[in-house]
Amino acid sequence: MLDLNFIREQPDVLRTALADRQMDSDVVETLLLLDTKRRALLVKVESLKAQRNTVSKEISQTKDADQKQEKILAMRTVGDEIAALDEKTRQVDEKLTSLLANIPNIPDPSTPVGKDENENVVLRTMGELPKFDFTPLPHWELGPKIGIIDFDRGVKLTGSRFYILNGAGARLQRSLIAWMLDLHIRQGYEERYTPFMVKADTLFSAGQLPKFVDNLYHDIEEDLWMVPTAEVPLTGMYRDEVLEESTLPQRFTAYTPCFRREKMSAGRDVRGIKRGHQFDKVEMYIYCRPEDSMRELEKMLADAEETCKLLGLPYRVKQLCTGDLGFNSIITYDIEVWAAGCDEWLEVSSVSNVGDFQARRANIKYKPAEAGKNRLVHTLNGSGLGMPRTLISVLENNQQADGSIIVPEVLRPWMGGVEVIR
RNA sequence: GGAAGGGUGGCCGAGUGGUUUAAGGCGCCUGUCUUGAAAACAGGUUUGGUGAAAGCCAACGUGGGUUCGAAUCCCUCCCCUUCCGCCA
Repeated sequence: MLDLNFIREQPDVLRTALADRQMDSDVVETLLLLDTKRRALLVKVESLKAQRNTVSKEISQTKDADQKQEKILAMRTVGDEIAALDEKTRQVDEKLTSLLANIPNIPDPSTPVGKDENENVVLRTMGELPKFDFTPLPHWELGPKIGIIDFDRGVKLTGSRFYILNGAGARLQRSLIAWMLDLHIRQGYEERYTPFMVKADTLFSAGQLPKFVDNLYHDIEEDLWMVPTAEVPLTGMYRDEVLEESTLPQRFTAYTPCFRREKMSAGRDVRGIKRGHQFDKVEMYIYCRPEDSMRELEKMLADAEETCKLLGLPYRVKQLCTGDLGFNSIITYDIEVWAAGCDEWLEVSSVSNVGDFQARRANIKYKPAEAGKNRLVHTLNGSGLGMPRTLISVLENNQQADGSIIVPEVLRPWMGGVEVIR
């Protein structure tokens, strides 16, 4: 959420931001109008309340019964006025808040302006693409061939976009998760195991609600929501808290499954395990001071890149343009790994600085070491990495002519020493 | 799922309709004193909104209600503790 004071003082910055994001900026006018209206109402109702408080005190001290009655009657009228104005203010407030809740963050000046994903900028490409003396299979052929992916029974259990990993396939994914968590711990993150179901408030804090309600699974009976990413509980964790400056930055890593309805992506990536309604992810998350967030962003990106490097996966880093930038984000880097069988680059990580956007929604502040007002923290999130796609890349890039798969060296301790999956 | 008790400032804790604009204590900050520290004493010590400012308004788990006036009375929901039941 953006600061209303900021919008009031610099509406043009927001107008430009919305235009850069290929969005309509008319909403700014409505916002400013409602803001003016709200403040006028507040001035009026608060002076009435002040009057009521004063007279109420007088009433308690008035001995004369007639005078007392007179004042009570007068305040009854004032009370009605207050109730009416309070209701009006509440309505304006509600409109204002719901508009504000749907306004995206302002892109950082370093984010390139662009219309859509085609104008994202490739910053660097790292590693050699693997060479084969046979045609490498895509994982949806390779997996069933050696019996580690079972699409048919996944569909039988739940429906389309669900699958079962068998034996070494399941173990390989679990190894990836365990290895990544341990790697991030070495990189300075602390592990968290969080709930996979959260309240609506928690999703609002992370910027998922109200805008992305269509992408979420919701248990109506208990009013609990399945997390679409660990970023959600990792943001909500500190909701309404004030942190000590000396404890910042705080860096966390967490494994969670992620649940997404993918309604907006119906028909995309339907082959294989690239886009499921349920997938596993290891997440990185940082709370820091505003002045440190860009430096932390570079660290997080480097940590995600190291994950690819150690697995031996060729990857490239893209900076998202304004037209493709996520709702919460001011600057985002995507990491894509090469998948030799699919013959394409797969997004496995998205590393973002969201500034104080989530902190304002979640009300997360820190107390400056030097005296002064509490300030909003900055938060950053990044995948480190997203699971099925990392698994795809490992499987496809390391396949041999007979379909067997060479296990990356770093994973072997978690694979019980297995070097080749057959 | 059932029963009982509870939820007040950074923490402990008083408060059952009007000098409570939340007592008192602890902690913390500043000052005095001191070579320094401790102790003592004095002052300060939540957040948000609004206003040029003085100030004003709001918040005692949540949301409603009653009243001239609610931490206090009524209703709703949430959470915590203890006991019972069930359970990986």
